[in-house]
Amino acid sequence: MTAMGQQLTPKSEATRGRILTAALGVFRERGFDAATMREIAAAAGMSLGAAYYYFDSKDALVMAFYRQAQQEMAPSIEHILSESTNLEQRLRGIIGKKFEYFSPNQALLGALSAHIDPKHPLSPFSAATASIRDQDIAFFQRAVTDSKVKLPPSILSYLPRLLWLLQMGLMLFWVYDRSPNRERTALLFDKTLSMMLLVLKFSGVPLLRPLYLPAGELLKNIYGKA
Amino acid sequence: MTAMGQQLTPKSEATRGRILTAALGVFRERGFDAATMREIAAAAGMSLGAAYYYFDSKDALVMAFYRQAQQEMAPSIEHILSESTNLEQRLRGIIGKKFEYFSPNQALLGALSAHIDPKHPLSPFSAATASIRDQDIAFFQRAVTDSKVKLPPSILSYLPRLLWLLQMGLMLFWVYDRSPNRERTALLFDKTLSMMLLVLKFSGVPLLRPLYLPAGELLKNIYGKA
DNA sequence: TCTTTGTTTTGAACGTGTTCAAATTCTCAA
DNA sequence: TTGAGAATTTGAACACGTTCAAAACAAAGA
Repeated sequence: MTAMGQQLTPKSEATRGRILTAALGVFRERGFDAATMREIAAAAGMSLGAAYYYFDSKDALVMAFYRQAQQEMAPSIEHILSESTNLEQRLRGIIGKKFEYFSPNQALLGALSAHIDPKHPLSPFSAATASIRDQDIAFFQRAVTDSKVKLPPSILSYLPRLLWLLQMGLMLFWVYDRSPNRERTALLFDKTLSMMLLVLKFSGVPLLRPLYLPAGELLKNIYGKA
Repeated sequence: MTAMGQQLTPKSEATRGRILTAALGVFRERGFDAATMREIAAAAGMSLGAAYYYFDSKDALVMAFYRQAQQEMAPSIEHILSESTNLEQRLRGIIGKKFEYFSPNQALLGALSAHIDPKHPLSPFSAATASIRDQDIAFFQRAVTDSKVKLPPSILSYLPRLLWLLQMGLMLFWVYDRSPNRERTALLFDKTLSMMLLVLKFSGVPLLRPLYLPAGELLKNIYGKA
């Protein structure tokens, strides 16, 4: 009757933590797919069923990791936001932090990025990940708000979501980047960000009006009115 | 020892076709995930093992469908290319054709689009789908070649691949579009294409030089020198 | 202490995709 | 026609994620 069904007593919370830790270890060593629930349960020193008492599914373990990651990174991101109001520095800081944090857990992030289907729980676009996603977008919202970006209002309101999308694209590239020291991701990160900021600068140029007017409509179509 | 291990005799080819047809039927009725190999084998009037004699895996059935789709659409696309040298008309024709063809098979295309991991066979970016992908990109190559697009050479060589990417994005949106009559996809299709062509028009403007120079480098980084 | 009620733990069982050795059917040269 | 070799077909078996009824344990009121 558990798996987040009621209050966590200290003891049950500890057991839950034990399983999660064991799972992350097994995932790191053998990858998400190769790791079996029986293996994880054994590593945590308990039976298969017990693991399922605390986590509804194998995917739920990854979700727990994702949630934990979000929690643990929050203070660092707060700090980055407080250090500068410059949009570029903020974005480089926030996204760089993600890379740093997830570095030892590439395999796990792979499991999260493998699915694009919004109906799959582990998809970054799923309902199951919505709260994490919203929280993350809120950081980009704040990164934008009190920085001095000029942008047509029809686009400005979507900027945080677009930045989040850019971040996800970069992390996707990063997950599958096999270049030495992941230098290709570093280059991609650097160049896309500069280009993006350049585009924002250009957004006032009247010549480009016929471009960002339909862009606004496009975004409204994809994301809805808000 | 089969599943494409040697020559197909007419009989074995027929059996293979029978299984594929049965599979597509079951997929359409129950969706890819809910459909079981036992069900498919039964629908084809044979045992489980026989199905695996002709298809290495459940995924292989989707691959076969994908390959067949590519084959069956080729003449139509040839025809579209021969009808006009106008890039916009060609692109609308080609991509529109895809939508038309896949319309009754949304579930199957969903199985193809669900994975982004290039290591997953069914990913549009996997090695397993490479030949289909290349063939498809070749169509965009031809759509571009003898149309009068002016573009910096550092970007032009990547244009077919970018157009293919745009197509995949549109199809992804389409697969998960639940709006009545998929009108949101229609709108997205229309607007992104016009905007894209507008961007191509603008690419000669000197003001935008600082934008498409790094863009070229970016593409080289992502795709390699060629 | 004993009983009752709720929580945690167990391992067997299910349905899945996939593999495989064995049984069957087919082909075609002698 | 026959028999050896190959192609096809079969269904049992495997490992997996997941479910579940029952067993073990804990808490706490009588």
